[in-house]
Amino acid sequence: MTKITIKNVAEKAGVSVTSVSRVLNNRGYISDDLRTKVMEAIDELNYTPNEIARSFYKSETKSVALIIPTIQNPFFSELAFHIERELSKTGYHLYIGNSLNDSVNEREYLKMLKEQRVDGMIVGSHNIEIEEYDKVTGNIVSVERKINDRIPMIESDNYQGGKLATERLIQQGCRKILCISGSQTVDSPANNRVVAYSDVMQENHLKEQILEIPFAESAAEKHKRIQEVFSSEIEFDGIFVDDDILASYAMNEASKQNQKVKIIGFDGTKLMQDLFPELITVVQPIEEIAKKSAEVLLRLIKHEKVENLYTLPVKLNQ
Amino acid sequence: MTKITIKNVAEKAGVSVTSVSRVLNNRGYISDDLRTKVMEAIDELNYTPNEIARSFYKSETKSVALIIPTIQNPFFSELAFHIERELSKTGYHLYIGNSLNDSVNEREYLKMLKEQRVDGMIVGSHNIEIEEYDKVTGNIVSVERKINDRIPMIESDNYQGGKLATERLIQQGCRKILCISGSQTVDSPANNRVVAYSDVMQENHLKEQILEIPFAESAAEKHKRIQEVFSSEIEFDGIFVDDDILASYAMNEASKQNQKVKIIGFDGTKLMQDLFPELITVVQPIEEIAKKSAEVLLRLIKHEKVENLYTLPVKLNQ
DNA sequence: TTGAAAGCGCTAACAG
DNA sequence: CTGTTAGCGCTTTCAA
Repeated sequence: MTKITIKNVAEKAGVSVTSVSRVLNNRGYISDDLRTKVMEAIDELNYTPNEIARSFYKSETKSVALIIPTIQNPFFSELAFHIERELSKTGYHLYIGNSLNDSVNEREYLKMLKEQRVDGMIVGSHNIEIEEYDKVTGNIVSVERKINDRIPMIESDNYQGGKLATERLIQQGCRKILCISGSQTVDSPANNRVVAYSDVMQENHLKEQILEIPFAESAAEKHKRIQEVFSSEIEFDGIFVDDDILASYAMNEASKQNQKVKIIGFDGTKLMQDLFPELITVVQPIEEIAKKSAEVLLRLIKHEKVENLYTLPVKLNQ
Repeated sequence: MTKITIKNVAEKAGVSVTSVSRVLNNRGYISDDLRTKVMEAIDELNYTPNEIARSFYKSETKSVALIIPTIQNPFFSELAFHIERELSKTGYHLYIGNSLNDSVNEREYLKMLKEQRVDGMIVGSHNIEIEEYDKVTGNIVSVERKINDRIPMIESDNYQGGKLATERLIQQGCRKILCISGSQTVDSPANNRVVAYSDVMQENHLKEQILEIPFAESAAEKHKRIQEVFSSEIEFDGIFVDDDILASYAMNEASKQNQKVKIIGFDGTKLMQDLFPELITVVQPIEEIAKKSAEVLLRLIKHEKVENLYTLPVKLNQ
C-alpha cells in the first residue's frame, strides 16, 4: 500500500505533474480534455494531495493552535468549540494545548509557532513573562490579557460585568455583599470585575469584603474554602462570585445551611446556565469572543489590518 | 524578518548543512569542535528547525486528531484533556474536531488522515457508515464503537455499569425503576447499559420502563422531556439515567416537585461529580480510556502489535 | 569525521 | 494550452 502521489496521477493520465497540479488548484489554462483525463486518473487512483507537501512549499499550514489552562473548564471548552467551528469555515484546523498554567507547557506550545507548525496562535493561558513574547515572532492573538502593543487582545467588558452584578445585588436589597474572586496578583483584565465591585460599593457607601480563592486551587480545596465562608463570622446577604463554578458551590452550601443569600456568578457558559437555570450570572459573550479571536487571527495571517483591542459587551442572564 | 534556515546556520558556522543536521539530530560522528561551532551559530541566529520540512521529509507529522461530537460536553472535554496530556509526553500534538454528529463534518476531519496531515486519528464521533471506513487507510482508534476488525476499540464496561446502577437502586428499595437513555437506534456499546438494566429487572421480576431521549436533542427539549416524565402518570421510585447531565435535570426536577426518587447517573466526569457531589453515578474511567486510546494509537503508528478490543472497568462513585 | 548531492511531493516561473 | 525544471528545508545515503 504505497502512497499515491501527483506523479502517479500524471503517469496514469499521460500528462505532466504540472498539469495535474493545475487541475487540482484550478489555476492557469487547462483544456477540457486534459482536465477530464486528470480527473479520471485521480478518481481511479483515489488520490488526495499531500497537504504537508503543500504546507511545506507554501509555508502555510492552515493550522492554528489554541493554548488554554485546561479544556476541562467549561469556559474554555465553549471557547474552543466556537473557535474550532469558526476556523473550520475557512479550512483551518485547530490544535489544543492544555498548559495547566505551567509556563513550561506554555512555552512548549508557543514553540509550535517558531517551528512553523501553525500559522498562528490564540493564547488564553498566561503564565509566561510579557518580555518573552517580545522575542516571539508570528501571529498571536491574546484572550483576556494585554501582552504588548503588537498582540491584539480580545476581552469581555469585565468592569461592566462587575458593575452589573454588584448593582443588581444592591437593587435586590443586599447591603453586606461579599466578593469572591480568583487571585488578583496576576495582571489580568478580569481584575476589573473586582475593581467595579469596589467602585459600586463605595458609591453606595457600603463596606467592601473581598475574598480571594486562587483559580489554581483544587476543587476540593475550593469547596472547603466556600464552606469556611459560610461557617465563619463574616456577615453577608449577597455574594458576587467571579466564576460560575464557585458560585454553584456557594449556592449548594447556602441551600444546605438553609441560609438566605443572593448569589451572582460570572461567565455564563451554556453548560452552567443549563445545569443551574436559577443561577444569576454575568454572561460573557463567549461565542463572540471566540469568533472575534479567530477572525482577528486570520486577518493577521493575511496581513490585514486589525485593531489592538476588542472589548465585547456582557449582560446579566436574568 | 526573513526565516532562518539550516543553510544560514551552516554558513554562519562555516560547515555543511549535513553537519548542522547531524548536530540537530545528534546522529553520526561529529567532533566537539564542530558541534560547538554549530551550537553557537544556532544560538546567535536563534534558529529553530522547520518542523513542516521535517514532517514532509519523514512523512510523519507528530500530530494526531481527535474527532468528537462536541468538546462542550464534559465527557469529551475530559477525554480530550487526558488524550492531549498523554500525547504531549511523546511530543505529539492534538487537533480537535467537533463533528456535531454531522457526517459531513466527520468526513471532513477524516480527510486529514488521507491528506497526511496527521499520523493517526481517534474517533469518538460515529456518524459515518461502517463501510466507509473500510476504504480508509491510516491509523485509527475508535472510542465506544466497533467499526471493523482493523480498527481497535476502547470502551468502558457498559453492561457492568448498567448492572451496578440497577442493582444499587433495587438494593436501595426501589421497585419501580425507570430507565432513561439516549436513542438506542445507533449501534453503540452504550446500548449495553440498557440491556443490563433489562436483564437485572427481569432477574428480579420487576417491570421494565424505558424512555428514550435522543442525545442530539437540545438542552431545552431535554429539560422539557424530563419535566414531562415527572408530571406524567408514569410511576417510579428510582431512575437510572444514561447520562449525568440528564440525571442532574432529573434531580433538580425531583427536588422542585418535592418528589422522593433515587437517581443514578452515568459518566462520572470530574466536573459533574464536582458540581453535584450528591449525585450517585456510574463512573467511566475516562482518564484510562484516554490514555489507552493514545497508547494504542501510538502503537499503531509505530507498527506495534495491539489488541482489537479494550474494555475498561467502571464503578459506582458512592 | 565531514561534505556533496539526491530527494521527499508539491507549486510556480519560464519556455515552448 | 502544456511541459521542463527549480526549489521550498530537511535528512540521509554515499563518497571522500
